[in-house]
Amino acid sequence: MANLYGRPSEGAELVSSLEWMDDDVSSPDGDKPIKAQRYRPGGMGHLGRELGSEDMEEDEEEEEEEGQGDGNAPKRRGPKRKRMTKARQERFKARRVKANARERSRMHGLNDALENLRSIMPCHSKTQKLSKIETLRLARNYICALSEALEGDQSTESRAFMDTLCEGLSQPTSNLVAGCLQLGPGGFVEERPEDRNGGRGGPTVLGGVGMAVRPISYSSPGLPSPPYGTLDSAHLLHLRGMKGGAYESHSPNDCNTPPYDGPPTPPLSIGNNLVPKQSSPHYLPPHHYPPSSMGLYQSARYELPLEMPYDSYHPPHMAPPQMGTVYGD
DNA sequence: TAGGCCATCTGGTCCT
DNA sequence: AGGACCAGATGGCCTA
Repeated sequence: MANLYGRPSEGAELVSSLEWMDDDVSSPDGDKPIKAQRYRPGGMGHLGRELGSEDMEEDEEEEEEEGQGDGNAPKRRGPKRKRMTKARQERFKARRVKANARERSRMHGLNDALENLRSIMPCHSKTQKLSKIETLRLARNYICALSEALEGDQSTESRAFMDTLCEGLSQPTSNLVAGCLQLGPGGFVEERPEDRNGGRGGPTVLGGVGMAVRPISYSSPGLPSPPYGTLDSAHLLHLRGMKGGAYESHSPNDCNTPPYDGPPTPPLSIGNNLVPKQSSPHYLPPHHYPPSSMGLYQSARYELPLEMPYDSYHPPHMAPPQMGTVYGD
């Protein structure tokens, strides 16, 4: 029997229980397709064992594990298992299925919240998403950077702000952030004198991860519409009016870059065109970071069926997040 | 092929 | 008893 990938399944019993589960599970919100309906043997190895296959149903009762004498086997906690009558098996099945559905829905809720978080990050791309861990890291950095900006310690256009933002992030994510913060043909904003230490003087080591950073090079002439994620300038810090904010004022003489208002960001391709070489002080060519540091992943695999097609995607600045909105519920 | 990331299932624990 | 939360296990997909 073929699974949903068209591959031979590993066992008839397993598949029979899977099919049974798939039929049994409905989407919590009723409209989203359930990813569980892919064949996912992962973690289900015990399904046949625990929930009982058709074969098992023929056994009147499942033998309780009597012998705890095996010193190698991990001791089972909790109450002693009772004998599984058919009725108990059925109840167990039903409970397990419900619990699985709840767990799935819980995780979907968690992912939705994460997606909301992604959408208010300073760089946001629907097609090249930050991984979960990188999203959390960047969010943390974002909060720190904003806090410092609010306290007046650093300008949102400063190198220090960028450094705070990129602290502890993988190189690809740093690239993305750096790319996002470089808007328009004028490049990022001019460095302030107080920010110059460590800027042009040579590589900077970001705290925590020891990332070597290239000498600063803010201007990026001829930078096409960003191949990286979308910077939502309204997000950029929700700082339009903030003291020192990058977009606080636009006098003809200042070097502040107006908010990027270009077309939606095209899909990212980490391997090919993430960030123009040397366009960012945080840029490192891909071969400079270990494979383990990939902080981005293509969302096409899992997310695409659940998300808007790229064409219909509107960058965040076209629909700014509602401050104070409670997401997830 | 290894490693990263992911979704899902599962059993344990805690709480109501 | 049942739900929420959590962590471990498992295996799929993707990229380098």
